[in-house]
Amino acid sequence: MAKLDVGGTVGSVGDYLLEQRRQAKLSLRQLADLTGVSNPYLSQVERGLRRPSAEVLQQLAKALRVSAETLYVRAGILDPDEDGSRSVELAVLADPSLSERHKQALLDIYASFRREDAPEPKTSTDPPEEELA
Amino acid sequence: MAKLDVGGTVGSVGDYLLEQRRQAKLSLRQLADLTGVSNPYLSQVERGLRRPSAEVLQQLAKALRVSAETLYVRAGILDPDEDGSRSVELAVLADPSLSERHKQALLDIYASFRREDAPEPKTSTDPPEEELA
DNA sequence: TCGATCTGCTTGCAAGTGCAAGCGGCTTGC
DNA sequence: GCAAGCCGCTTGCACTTGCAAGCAGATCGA
Repeated sequence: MAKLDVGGTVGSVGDYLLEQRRQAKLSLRQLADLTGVSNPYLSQVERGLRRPSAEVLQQLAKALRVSAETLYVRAGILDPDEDGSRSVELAVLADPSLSERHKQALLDIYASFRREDAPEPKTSTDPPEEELA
Repeated sequence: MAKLDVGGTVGSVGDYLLEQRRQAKLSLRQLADLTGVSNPYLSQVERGLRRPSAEVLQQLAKALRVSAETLYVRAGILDPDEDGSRSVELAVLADPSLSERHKQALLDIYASFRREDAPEPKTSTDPPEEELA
Protein backbone atom coordinates (compact mmCIF):
# COMPACT_ATOMS: atom_id res chain seq x y z
CA MET A 1 0.00 0.00 0.00
CA ALA A 2 2.03 2.84 -1.28
CA LYS A 3 -0.44 5.65 -1.06
CA LEU A 4 -0.82 7.35 2.24
CA ASP A 5 -0.19 10.51 4.10
CA VAL A 6 -2.29 13.37 2.88
CA GLY A 7 -0.77 16.44 4.38
CA GLY A 8 1.72 14.68 6.60
CA THR A 9 -0.41 12.34 8.63
CA VAL A 10 2.54 10.34 9.90
CA GLY A 11 4.29 13.35 11.24
CA SER A 12 0.97 14.56 12.54
CA VAL A 13 0.49 11.62 14.90
CA GLY A 14 4.07 11.95 16.01
CA ASP A 15 3.75 15.64 16.72
CA TYR A 16 0.51 15.11 18.53
CA LEU A 17 1.90 12.27 20.62
CA LEU A 18 4.97 14.25 21.55
CA GLU A 19 2.83 17.17 22.55
CA GLN A 20 0.54 15.02 24.66
CA ARG A 21 3.46 13.24 26.31
CA ARG A 22 5.09 16.55 27.22
CA GLN A 23 1.81 17.79 28.55
CA ALA A 24 1.53 14.71 30.73
CA LYS A 25 5.12 15.28 31.86
CA LEU A 26 6.22 11.78 31.00
CA SER A 27 9.57 10.61 29.71
CA LEU A 28 9.82 8.19 26.82
CA ARG A 29 10.61 5.34 29.16
CA GLN A 30 7.78 6.19 31.50
CA LEU A 31 5.30 6.20 28.67
CA ALA A 32 6.85 3.03 27.32
CA ASP A 33 6.34 1.44 30.69
CA LEU A 34 2.74 2.58 30.89
CA THR A 35 1.86 1.38 27.43
CA GLY A 36 3.99 -1.70 27.07
CA VAL A 37 5.53 -0.23 23.93
CA SER A 38 9.30 -0.07 23.81
CA ASN A 39 10.90 3.31 24.26
CA PRO A 40 13.02 3.25 21.11
CA TYR A 41 9.94 2.58 19.08
CA LEU A 42 8.08 5.43 20.72
CA SER A 43 10.98 7.68 19.87
CA GLN A 44 10.77 6.73 16.23
CA VAL A 45 7.01 7.13 16.14
CA GLU A 46 7.16 10.59 17.62
CA ARG A 47 9.66 11.70 15.03
CA GLY A 48 7.58 10.31 12.21
CA LEU A 49 10.02 7.57 11.25
CA ARG A 50 7.60 4.78 11.94
CA ARG A 51 3.91 4.26 11.50
CA PRO A 52 2.37 2.81 14.65
CA SER A 53 -0.26 0.13 14.31
CA ALA A 54 -3.74 0.63 15.70
CA GLU A 55 -2.90 -1.57 18.66
CA VAL A 56 -0.04 0.67 19.67
CA LEU A 57 -2.18 3.74 19.12
CA GLN A 58 -4.82 2.30 21.39
CA GLN A 59 -2.33 1.72 24.18
CA LEU A 60 -0.99 5.23 23.76
CA ALA A 61 -4.49 6.69 23.81
CA LYS A 62 -5.23 4.94 27.07
CA ALA A 63 -2.03 6.00 28.77
CA LEU A 64 -2.24 9.59 27.57
CA ARG A 65 -5.96 9.80 28.24
CA VAL A 66 -6.91 10.99 24.84
CA SER A 67 -9.55 9.42 22.65
CA ALA A 68 -8.39 6.60 20.44
CA GLU A 69 -10.51 8.03 17.67
CA THR A 70 -8.56 11.25 17.77
CA LEU A 71 -5.35 9.35 17.28
CA TYR A 72 -6.80 7.24 14.50
CA VAL A 73 -8.02 10.31 12.70
CA ARG A 74 -4.61 11.92 12.97
CA ALA A 75 -3.00 8.69 11.84
CA GLY A 76 -5.25 8.75 8.81
CA ILE A 77 -6.89 5.41 9.51
CA LEU A 78 -10.25 6.85 10.46
CA ASP A 79 -12.28 9.27 8.44
CA PRO A 80 -13.63 12.07 10.63
CA ASP A 81 -16.77 12.80 8.66
CA GLU A 82 -17.39 9.25 7.61
CA ASP A 83 -20.19 8.78 10.06
CA GLY A 84 -19.58 11.89 12.07
CA SER A 85 -21.38 14.08 9.61
CA ARG A 86 -23.93 15.05 12.18
CA SER A 87 -23.48 18.38 13.70
CA VAL A 88 -21.74 19.02 16.96
CA GLU A 89 -24.96 20.28 18.48
CA LEU A 90 -26.89 17.12 17.72
CA ALA A 91 -24.08 14.91 18.92
CA VAL A 92 -23.84 16.77 22.20
CA LEU A 93 -27.57 16.75 22.78
CA ALA A 94 -27.75 13.05 22.05
CA ASP A 95 -24.89 12.17 24.38
CA PRO A 96 -26.30 10.26 27.34
CA SER A 97 -23.15 10.61 29.39
CA LEU A 98 -23.51 14.35 29.86
CA SER A 99 -25.75 16.16 32.29
CA GLU A 100 -28.15 18.71 30.88
CA ARG A 101 -26.26 21.55 32.45
CA HIS A 102 -23.00 20.41 30.95
CA LYS A 103 -24.62 19.98 27.57
CA GLN A 104 -25.72 23.57 27.64
CA ALA A 105 -22.34 24.75 28.81
CA LEU A 106 -20.58 22.79 26.08
CA LEU A 107 -22.85 24.23 23.42
CA ASP A 108 -22.23 27.74 24.71
CA ILE A 109 -18.49 27.22 24.49
CA TYR A 110 -18.87 25.70 21.06
CA ALA A 111 -20.83 28.69 19.80
CA SER A 112 -18.25 31.02 21.27
CA PHE A 113 -15.39 29.19 19.59
CA ARG A 114 -17.21 29.22 16.31
CA ARG A 115 -17.65 32.96 16.49
CA GLU A 116 -13.97 33.41 17.23
CA ASP A 117 -12.83 31.15 14.43
CA ALA A 118 -15.27 32.45 11.87
CA PRO A 119 -13.55 34.52 9.20
CA GLU A 120 -14.68 38.11 8.91
CA PRO A 121 -17.55 38.36 6.47
CA LYS A 122 -16.06 41.56 5.07
CA THR A 123 -12.67 40.16 4.10
CA SER A 124 -12.66 38.78 0.59
CA THR A 125 -9.95 36.20 1.16
CA ASP A 126 -11.13 33.18 3.08
CA PRO A 127 -8.45 31.57 5.22
CA PRO A 128 -10.18 28.89 7.28
CA GLU A 129 -7.05 26.76 7.35
CA GLU A 130 -4.23 27.61 9.68
CA GLU A 131 -0.92 26.30 10.89
CA LEU A 132 -0.01 26.83 14.47
CA ALA A 133 2.21 24.90 16.81
CA MET B 1 0.97 -20.05 13.82
CA ALA B 2 -1.77 -18.77 16.04
CA LYS B 3 0.05 -16.46 18.39
CA LEU B 4 -1.86 -13.88 20.29
CA ASP B 5 -5.57 -13.29 19.88
CA VAL B 6 -7.32 -12.61 23.15
CA GLY B 7 -10.72 -14.14 23.04
CA GLY B 8 -10.76 -14.94 19.37
CA THR B 9 -10.60 -11.42 18.03
CA VAL B 10 -8.89 -12.42 14.81
CA GLY B 11 -11.43 -15.05 13.95
CA SER B 12 -14.13 -12.63 14.97
CA VAL B 13 -13.23 -10.06 12.31
CA GLY B 14 -12.85 -12.80 9.77
CA ASP B 15 -16.23 -14.29 10.50
CA TYR B 16 -17.84 -10.90 10.45
CA LEU B 17 -16.20 -9.95 7.17
CA LEU B 18 -17.17 -13.20 5.53
CA GLU B 19 -20.72 -12.76 6.68
CA GLN B 20 -20.88 -9.20 5.39
CA ARG B 21 -19.33 -10.15 2.07
CA ARG B 22 -21.81 -12.97 1.58
CA GLN B 23 -24.62 -10.63 2.47
CA ALA B 24 -23.39 -8.18 -0.13
CA LYS B 25 -23.16 -11.04 -2.61
CA LEU B 26 -19.60 -10.30 -3.53
CA SER B 27 -16.86 -12.72 -4.49
CA LEU B 28 -13.40 -12.44 -3.02
CA ARG B 29 -12.08 -10.90 -6.20
CA GLN B 30 -14.92 -8.44 -6.46
CA LEU B 31 -14.34 -7.24 -2.94
CA ALA B 32 -10.62 -7.18 -3.58
CA ASP B 33 -11.27 -4.99 -6.59
CA LEU B 34 -13.49 -2.67 -4.64
CA THR B 35 -11.10 -2.26 -1.77
CA GLY B 36 -7.73 -2.43 -3.46
CA VAL B 37 -6.79 -5.32 -1.20
CA SER B 38 -5.55 -8.48 -2.87
CA ASN B 39 -7.91 -11.42 -2.99
CA PRO B 40 -5.55 -13.98 -1.46
CA TYR B 41 -5.03 -11.71 1.46
CA LEU B 42 -8.74 -11.27 1.94
CA SER B 43 -9.10 -15.02 1.92
CA GLN B 44 -6.55 -15.36 4.69
CA VAL B 45 -8.11 -12.58 6.70
CA GLU B 46 -11.56 -14.13 6.53
CA ARG B 47 -10.24 -17.44 7.78
CA GLY B 48 -8.40 -15.81 10.65
CA LEU B 49 -4.92 -16.59 9.37
CA ARG B 50 -3.92 -12.96 9.08
CA ARG B 51 -4.56 -9.85 11.08
CA PRO B 52 -5.61 -6.97 8.87
CA SER B 53 -4.23 -3.55 9.62
CA ALA B 54 -6.50 -0.61 10.34
CA GLU B 55 -5.98 0.70 6.82
CA VAL B 56 -7.27 -2.49 5.30
CA LEU B 57 -10.15 -2.56 7.74
CA GLN B 58 -11.07 0.95 6.74
CA GLN B 59 -11.15 0.05 3.08
CA LEU B 60 -13.25 -3.01 3.84
CA ALA B 61 -15.65 -0.98 5.94
CA LYS B 62 -16.19 1.45 3.10
CA ALA B 63 -16.74 -1.21 0.50
CA LEU B 64 -19.05 -3.27 2.68
CA ARG B 65 -20.84 -0.21 3.97
CA VAL B 66 -20.43 -1.05 7.61
CA SER B 67 -19.04 1.27 10.22
CA ALA B 68 -15.30 1.25 10.58
CA GLU B 69 -15.73 1.40 14.34
CA THR B 70 -17.62 -1.87 14.33
CA LEU B 71 -14.76 -3.54 12.52
CA TYR B 72 -12.20 -2.00 14.84
CA VAL B 73 -14.09 -3.22 17.86
CA ARG B 74 -14.26 -6.71 16.45
CA ALA B 75 -10.59 -6.53 15.59
CA GLY B 76 -9.89 -5.62 19.19
CA ILE B 77 -8.27 -2.30 18.40
CA LEU B 78 -11.08 -0.18 19.77
CA ASP B 79 -12.90 -0.50 23.06
CA PRO B 80 -16.65 -0.96 22.81
CA ASP B 81 -17.45 1.38 25.67
CA GLU B 82 -15.66 4.17 23.89
CA ASP B 83 -18.31 4.02 21.24
CA GLY B 84 -20.73 6.09 23.22
CA SER B 85 -18.39 9.03 23.22
CA ARG B 86 -17.67 8.67 19.56
CA SER B 87 -20.18 10.96 18.02
CA VAL B 88 -19.31 14.16 19.84
CA GLU B 89 -15.59 13.75 19.29
CA LEU B 90 -15.95 12.92 15.64
CA ALA B 91 -18.39 15.75 15.09
CA VAL B 92 -16.00 18.22 16.70
CA LEU B 93 -13.04 16.92 14.73
CA ALA B 94 -15.02 17.07 11.52
CA ASP B 95 -16.22 20.58 12.09
CA PRO B 96 -14.51 22.85 9.58
CA SER B 97 -15.55 26.00 11.37
CA LEU B 98 -13.31 25.36 14.38
CA SER B 99 -9.58 25.93 14.62
CA GLU B 100 -7.43 23.00 15.66
CA ARG B 101 -6.70 24.65 18.95
CA HIS B 102 -10.34 25.17 19.72
CA LYS B 103 -11.17 21.63 18.73
CA GLN B 104 -8.68 20.34 21.23
CA ALA B 105 -9.93 22.69 23.91
CA LEU B 106 -13.50 21.67 23.29
CA LEU B 107 -12.60 18.00 23.47
CA ASP B 108 -10.73 18.56 26.70
CA ILE B 109 -13.74 20.25 28.23
CA TYR B 110 -15.97 17.51 26.93
CA ALA B 111 -13.79 14.83 28.48
CA SER B 112 -13.75 16.71 31.75
CA PHE B 113 -17.54 17.02 31.77
CA ARG B 114 -17.89 13.36 31.01
CA ARG B 115 -15.68 12.46 33.93
CA GLU B 116 -17.73 14.64 36.22
CA ASP B 117 -21.01 13.22 35.00
CA ALA B 118 -19.83 9.64 35.04
CA PRO B 119 -21.97 7.59 37.45
CA GLU B 120 -19.16 5.41 38.75
CA PRO B 121 -15.44 5.22 38.20
CA LYS B 122 -14.37 2.00 36.58
CA THR B 123 -11.57 0.26 38.46
CA SER B 124 -9.98 -1.38 35.47
CA THR B 125 -7.02 0.72 34.45
CA ASP B 126 -4.65 2.49 36.76
CA PRO B 127 -4.89 6.27 36.91
CA PRO B 128 -1.35 7.50 36.25
CA GLU B 129 -1.45 11.20 36.95
CA GLU B 130 -4.33 13.53 37.34
CA GLU B 131 -3.66 17.15 36.56
CA LEU B 132 -6.88 19.04 36.69
CA ALA B 133 -7.38 22.76 36.97
C1' DT C 1 -14.26 -32.83 -24.74
C1' DC C 2 -12.01 -28.70 -24.65
C1' DG C 3 -11.35 -23.97 -23.31
C1' DA C 4 -12.87 -19.89 -20.95
C1' DT C 5 -14.11 -18.07 -16.74
C1' DC C 6 -15.60 -18.15 -12.48
C1' DT C 7 -14.89 -19.70 -7.21
C1' DG C 8 -11.43 -19.87 -3.15
C1' DC C 9 -6.71 -21.33 -1.64
C1' DT C 10 -1.29 -21.89 -1.20
C1' DT C 11 3.19 -20.21 -1.71
C1' DG C 12 7.52 -17.39 -1.85
C1' DC C 13 9.02 -12.68 -1.14
C1' DA C 14 9.45 -7.42 -0.39
C1' DA C 15 8.33 -4.13 2.91
C1' DG C 16 7.24 -2.72 7.34
C1' DT C 17 6.44 -3.10 12.59
C1' DG C 18 8.27 -3.48 17.04
C1' DC C 19 11.95 -4.76 20.31
C1' DA C 20 16.51 -6.06 22.88
C1' DA C 21 20.79 -4.34 23.25
C1' DG C 22 23.70 -0.72 23.24
C1' DC C 23 25.23 4.19 22.29
C1' DG C 24 26.57 9.20 23.89
C1' DG C 25 25.15 13.06 26.75
C1' DC C 26 23.61 15.21 31.00
C1' DT C 27 22.85 15.45 36.33
C1' DT C 28 23.58 13.89 41.00
C1' DG C 29 26.10 12.00 44.87
C1' DC C 30 30.33 9.78 46.76
C1' DG D 1 37.62 11.79 39.63
C1' DC D 2 33.69 8.33 38.56
C1' DA D 3 29.95 5.42 39.30
C1' DA D 4 24.80 5.55 39.15
C1' DG D 5 20.81 7.39 37.44
C1' DC D 6 18.29 9.51 34.20
C1' DC D 7 17.35 11.39 29.14
C1' DG D 8 16.60 10.38 23.98
C1' DC D 9 18.53 7.95 20.00
C1' DT D 10 20.65 4.15 16.67
C1' DT D 11 21.28 -0.50 15.14
C1' DG D 12 20.38 -5.46 14.03
C1' DC D 13 17.07 -8.75 13.98
C1' DA D 14 12.46 -11.61 14.61
C1' DC D 15 8.25 -11.54 13.08
C1' DT D 16 4.22 -9.89 10.51
C1' DT D 17 1.59 -7.67 6.76
C1' DG D 18 0.17 -7.77 2.19
C1' DC D 19 0.91 -9.00 -2.67
C1' DA D 20 2.15 -11.35 -7.33
C1' DA D 21 2.04 -15.61 -9.19
C1' DG D 22 0.14 -19.82 -9.53
C1' DC D 23 -2.86 -23.96 -8.01
C1' DA D 24 -7.20 -27.18 -8.04
C1' DG D 25 -12.10 -27.49 -8.50
C1' DA D 26 -16.77 -25.98 -10.36
C1' DT D 27 -19.67 -24.24 -14.14
C1' DC D 28 -20.63 -22.49 -18.47
C1' DG D 29 -21.18 -22.57 -23.87
C1' DA D 30 -19.34 -24.50 -28.29
